[in-house]
Amino acid sequence: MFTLGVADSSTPTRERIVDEAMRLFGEVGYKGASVARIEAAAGLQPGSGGLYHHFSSKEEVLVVGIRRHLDRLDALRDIRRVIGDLGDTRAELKVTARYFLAELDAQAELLRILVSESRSRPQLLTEAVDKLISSTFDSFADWLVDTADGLDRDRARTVSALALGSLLSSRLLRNVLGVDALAPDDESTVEAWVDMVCGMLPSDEPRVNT
Amino acid sequence: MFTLGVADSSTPTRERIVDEAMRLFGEVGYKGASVARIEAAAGLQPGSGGLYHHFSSKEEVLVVGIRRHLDRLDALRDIRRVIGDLGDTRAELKVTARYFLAELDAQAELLRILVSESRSRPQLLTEAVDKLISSTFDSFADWLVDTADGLDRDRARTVSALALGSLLSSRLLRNVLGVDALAPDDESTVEAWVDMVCGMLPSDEPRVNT
Amino acid sequence: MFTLGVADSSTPTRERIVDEAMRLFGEVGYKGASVARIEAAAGLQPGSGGLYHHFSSKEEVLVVGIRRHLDRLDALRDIRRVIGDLGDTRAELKVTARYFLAELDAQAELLRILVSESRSRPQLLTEAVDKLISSTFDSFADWLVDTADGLDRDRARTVSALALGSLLSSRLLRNVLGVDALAPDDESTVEAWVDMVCGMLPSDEPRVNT
Amino acid sequence: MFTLGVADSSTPTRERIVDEAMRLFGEVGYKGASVARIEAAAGLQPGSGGLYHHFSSKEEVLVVGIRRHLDRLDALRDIRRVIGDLGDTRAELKVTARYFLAELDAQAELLRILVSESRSRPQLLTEAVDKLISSTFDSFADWLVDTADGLDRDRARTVSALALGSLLSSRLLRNVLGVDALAPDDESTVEAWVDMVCGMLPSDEPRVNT
DNA sequence: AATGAATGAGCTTTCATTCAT
DNA sequence: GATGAATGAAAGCTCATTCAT
Repeated sequence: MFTLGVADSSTPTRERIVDEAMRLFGEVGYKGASVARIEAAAGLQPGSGGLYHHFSSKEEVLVVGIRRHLDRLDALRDIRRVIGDLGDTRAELKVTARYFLAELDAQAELLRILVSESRSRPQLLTEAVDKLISSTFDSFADWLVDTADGLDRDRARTVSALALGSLLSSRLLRNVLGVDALAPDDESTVEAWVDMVCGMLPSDEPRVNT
Repeated sequence: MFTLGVADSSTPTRERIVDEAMRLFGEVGYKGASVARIEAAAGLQPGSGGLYHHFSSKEEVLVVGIRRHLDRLDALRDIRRVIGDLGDTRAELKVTARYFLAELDAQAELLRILVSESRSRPQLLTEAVDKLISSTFDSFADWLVDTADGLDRDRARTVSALALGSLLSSRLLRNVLGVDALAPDDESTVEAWVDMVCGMLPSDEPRVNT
Repeated sequence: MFTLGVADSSTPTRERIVDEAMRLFGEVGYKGASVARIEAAAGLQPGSGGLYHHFSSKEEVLVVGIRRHLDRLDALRDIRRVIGDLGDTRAELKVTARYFLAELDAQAELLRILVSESRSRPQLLTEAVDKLISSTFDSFADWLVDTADGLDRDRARTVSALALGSLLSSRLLRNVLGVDALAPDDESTVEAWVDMVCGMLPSDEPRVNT
Repeated sequence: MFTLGVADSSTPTRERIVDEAMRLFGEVGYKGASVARIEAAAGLQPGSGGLYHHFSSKEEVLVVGIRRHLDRLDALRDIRRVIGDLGDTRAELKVTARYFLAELDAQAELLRILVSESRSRPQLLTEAVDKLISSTFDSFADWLVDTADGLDRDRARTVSALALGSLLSSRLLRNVLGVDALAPDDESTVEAWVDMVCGMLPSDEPRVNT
């Protein structure tokens, strides 16, 4: 019989299950995605329990799926590697903003799942949030301390939280809540954001508001 | 027989049902809060269907609960009334920040519900998000245009989204995702935020970063 | 407050309950007519249990309603009183047919209920069927024996069952199953029926088929 | 574990469900036959929802069951094929009567269900009644027109309705209402019925009543 | 007499999971 | 590895009935 599902039957079943499950978890929530529906999306017979040949429970699929997302996020943990050293603060900030937004977009599915399931599965969140959020905020705070003379650690953390938070919220609103068009386009947002962060640095250079 | 529920039995049952339901929806999500559990929390016999003497469906409880929250939010729609005219931009911003954070805290429950149920009940969100988010962002953008000479409307919307977004994300992280302590305390955050916003205004006055 | 229900509020509540209940039982069946719906139809607050001030249970309403219908049927028990003695067999049969059809129409509601609930409440049927059906059939058989010389009792019972049965089925089909227009109009049916019954009598006129 | 249900566990579950469901629908009505009870009768664990692996709803079981009954009735649609051509009117009528009674007995279960559910599910009845009743009546009327010279179509329909109706009502009373023994035995009934129908035909032999 | 509120039992349906094949 | 069938538990909801007011 032919596999009529959307899933590519060349990838191993286990992978297809995780992929489709995570997609469904993002779309309709963990509770809303029944095992039968996941099976159907993965090209298995719905309700046949085929999922249990690959995972011991529905929850395990979620855990494996989240872990897989997180593995791809390890690079983000040290945002400084991304920023690099361009010798120009504004250029470095621009790269940072674009990269952070791109990452949030790439992880939109994960974000949706984390947000939906945060309350019912708090233990799942610890590692995820740490990799996705906390460490990024810390890392950016470190960069701030190094870049801006005289910025103390606490102030840097506050600035980091406000700065990255403003980008995060734009993506949470758009990708999670579905609220659109609160700001014009990404490039304007990045420009304004760079201005904003520069304005918070106790810089010695003359600042320009555009 | 004694009423063993946590709810205050002096308030009418209908109110207790909405209160407890909204609390549970925020804690464990709409699907996670079974009618039986809501009834128990409201001091009714769980599973007896007592909820249906006051509401025609579980969904109606959610709708009524959300509407009740929204009714209290009407004042927030025009944030400018709150800002008032203190004659001092920094002071006005400080008030704005504190008020916005306080509102987000007061509506933490609503936020949690909106975020959890956004995908399964998009129609419910339209009004809510508009009152809670969009109109506030717009209103603040208006204030920016009026306050800062030479700030064009698009730029003002971008600044508004970034500025309020940074406050919003701090509350989403704390009240919805449960991520704590990314920034020290509220007062430092407000201070830094005021600096930040001032830094984005094409001001004529000399600005001071503290 | 005004009573908006269809029921005439001048008749005593108890009567209104029986009336509306029987109407609903006929329309949607015993199980389909909830106590709340009966109350609403009777001008009481639905779900308030007002019915129980007049009846000890929903079933009692049915019993009382059926009994009330049956009381009106006592006259039918001796169909011979209706037929009377017109001195003309054909005329007497015509009256019989018209009367029987009219009675079945008048008791359409009762018929519907009896048919719907016959299996779940067999004890209720005994008296009803006896009054409505059996005794009528017997009574007509008696008339046949008296009217037609040489008709033995068994044959008379068979003829009665066939003759009245054909009228009964036309009403069951129309009033209970809702099947319409299997025969043109009532008067043609009556005519044909009189012919039919006359043809079955061992009349003094030459009859052909035995 | 042993299968304790009454149903033969060698027939497929789906068949057993339909069989037992139709039996129960006939006995206690559609509403009276709970899914759990049907499951138990079909040898499944009551309340486990096993029925839903074979049907999407309780209603679907009814529809499938009725359709199955109807499929067996297609032959009856043209009663003339059954009557055939025996060259003898009385003989042909005898066959007709016996066949019609036998069919009504075979479909007693279906009759009970149709009668009980006629009001709540009128759409279900259309096809059923047409196959079981209307077409049979029409078909017999056709035969009457062909057999009896000078019988016009309207009169034939009336006679058909009266004649078959008298047989139908005997079975409705016995198989649906449970009223017994209004007529002695089937053979006497058939004899009398043949007499009756012959008496209504404008035969070439001298007939008296028109 | 009437009502608002409550309740226990039952309803149809969903679903995660198991297991023999 | 995959499937069809089965199951226990729980879901949202309905309803006949009771009772204090």
